[in-house]
Amino acid sequence: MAFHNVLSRHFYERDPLTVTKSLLGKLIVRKVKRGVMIGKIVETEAYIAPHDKASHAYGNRKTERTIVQFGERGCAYIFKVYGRNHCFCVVVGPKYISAVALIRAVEPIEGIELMMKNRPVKSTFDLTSGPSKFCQAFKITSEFNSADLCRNRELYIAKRGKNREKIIGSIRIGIDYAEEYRNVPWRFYIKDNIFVSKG
DNA sequence: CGACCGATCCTC
DNA sequence: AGGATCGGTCGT
Repeated sequence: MAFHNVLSRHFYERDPLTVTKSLLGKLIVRKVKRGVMIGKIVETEAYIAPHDKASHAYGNRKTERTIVQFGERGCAYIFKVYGRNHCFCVVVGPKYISAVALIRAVEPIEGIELMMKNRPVKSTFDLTSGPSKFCQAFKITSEFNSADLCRNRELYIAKRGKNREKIIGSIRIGIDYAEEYRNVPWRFYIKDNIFVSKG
């Protein structure tokens, strides 16, 4: 997937939920020395500050970790959970709010051998079917935190043909503490795609 | 500076 | 169903 197909700043600067949904079917491209890995995004979630209690930037909380969410749209927000697992988000929405789209799962398209090397598993169904599984397979770590996905050549998101698959909205995973935001349908996935996380 | 806990994954 | 595992965050 050539770099000229990369998603523009304008794409990310629209309404956060629209962007989070629109990312489904797009291609994540990860170039490494040994080759290229490409995955089709099949599952996403939106986190929208300041009101969303599941957002790290809830109440417009600005810390060293969350500061990226207040910057340029289209930049990567990468954080660690449970000490070892990385999660990959993109900063989205209009500039006056801080919101991100979390990439929860992708379908392996190209460079499956490279992914398998980074994350040795028996079945390809287990390769990228979760936010941290996908980061492991694609070698996405904190080194890319704040990277501009509109300019970076080693990690970017590109468009492809029209998406005709059906999109399902549901509640987000792993945020039971979010009180009244616990049940908002801000998780989106491609219907019947086997690479969607089991949650 | 100590305590708490998590936008997950893996192995029972 | 439960443990791993460690840095971000916040209260003292």
